[in-house]
Amino acid sequence: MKPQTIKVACSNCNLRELCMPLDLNAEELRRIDELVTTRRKVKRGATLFHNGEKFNSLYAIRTGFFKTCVAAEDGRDQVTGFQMAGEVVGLDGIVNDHHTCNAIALEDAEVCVMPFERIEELSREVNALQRHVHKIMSREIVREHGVMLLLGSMRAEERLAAFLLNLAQRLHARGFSPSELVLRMTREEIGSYLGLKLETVSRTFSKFAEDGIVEVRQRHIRILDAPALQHMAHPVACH
Amino acid sequence: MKPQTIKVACSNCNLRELCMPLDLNAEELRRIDELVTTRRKVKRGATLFHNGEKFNSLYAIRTGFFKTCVAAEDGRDQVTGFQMAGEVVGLDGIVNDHHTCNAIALEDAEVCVMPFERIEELSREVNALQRHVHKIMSREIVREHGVMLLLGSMRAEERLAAFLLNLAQRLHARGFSPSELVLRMTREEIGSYLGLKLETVSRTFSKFAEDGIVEVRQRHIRILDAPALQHMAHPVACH
DNA sequence: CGGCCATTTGACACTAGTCAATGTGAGTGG
DNA sequence: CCACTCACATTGACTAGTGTCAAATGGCCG
Repeated sequence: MKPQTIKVACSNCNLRELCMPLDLNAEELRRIDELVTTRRKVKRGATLFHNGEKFNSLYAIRTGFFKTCVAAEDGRDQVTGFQMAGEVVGLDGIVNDHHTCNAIALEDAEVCVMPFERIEELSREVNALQRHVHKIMSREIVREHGVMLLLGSMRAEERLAAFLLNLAQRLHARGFSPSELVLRMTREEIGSYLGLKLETVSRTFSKFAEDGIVEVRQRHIRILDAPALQHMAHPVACH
Repeated sequence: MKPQTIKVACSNCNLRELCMPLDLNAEELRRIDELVTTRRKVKRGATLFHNGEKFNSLYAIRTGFFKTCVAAEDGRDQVTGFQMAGEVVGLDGIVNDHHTCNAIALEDAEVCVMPFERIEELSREVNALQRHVHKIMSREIVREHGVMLLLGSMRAEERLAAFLLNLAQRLHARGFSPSELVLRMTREEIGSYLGLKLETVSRTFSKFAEDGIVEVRQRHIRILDAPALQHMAHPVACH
């Protein structure tokens, strides 16, 4: 067992290909290592940052699972995303120097803290980092376009199918089974993300199970018929 | 009348405070002027860029009005935003070097073409520009969070009220009346943006009119009771 | 002036929401 | 180790809000 004192650096982090640019030379790699000033553990249920908090850093998720949510004045809130290892949260804070959403750990988690000042400084000198930062933000914009499409024009079954496929695909990219997953969030949180009530989420799961498309045991999901799920998510794909 | 040959530069563009950073010295201003290589006119109904097209530039809108929309495989499409003078479109293209949505002019328009390579180059040297680019992208992310809240948890009346208030506020910031506006988009486009069918949009307009909250004459809208609209958009604000 | 597209309005259908009761597991403390 | 508790999940019955389909109206452009 490795001694605890080894500082895990980006340069030898096994998530590097997920959260950092790939085409770096040795010198650039060394400098990237300086991006992460500290790491921070976040207990399940605790907030990484919250609405109104001063923005200082972006956070790269090392382990664990987060949700981000925005709140309306009247108390309703909307989950805007679920984030897992290798993904970056905190981008919402840049524009007004204050965060506009809450990031809450859905399981014990650890994040790399990257002061934004330092990111900007370094990305002036390392072109690959500059490009990378731009891509991360653009990717988030494109992801949100997809969510808007989902919320604006899909029905409950389609939404849940798309959600499961997306989750499975991201987990698969991280080395997990492409067909078996454990949900880290409640039905209510899924519903909030998908613009549905928790009862509807539950019913839709049950329907998928009846149809033999997925197996549902609480939060343990096994995708039995991925093509059928695909088809649910994009219903009228045939012409 | 000024001669046509005068090249309008960012440095003396009346939209500067909308689309460019403010705190620039003379030298930086001169360099920013080099960002815009050309201007491009887009006729009403024409596309500025479309899904799948190679990404090269961001576009700052000088005049006119655009919609951006993403398309699902099955033909459905979702309007992801309406953009007006001083706003920037094209950010979706950065992540994959190809655009993932269509930008279509809703009235004759003119845009400033800003090659992204040049933006990146210059923002390495002009800190204010770097910061500005980051803010523009972050602002778009935050805007989309708001749309997700709207699509995920608001009812038809609330959505339309929020939409009208947002449009009015943006137009007001551009020197137009805060209470009188001309919609540049159809009911169907509004519906697509708000996740509603065009009939629902129409009915909701009619209801607002009956209630004396707005006056609706085709696409001419006059807001008669802004507080009431505010209240519609944030229904349970009282405790 | 005519044709066309956008809009409005009505009647009805259906999806998802609401409210309520019941079931299930994970974790806790006796 | 077991019973208890609590949060989460499931299911049913009913309802409200939008969608769907269809018809009529109104403006605008050629």
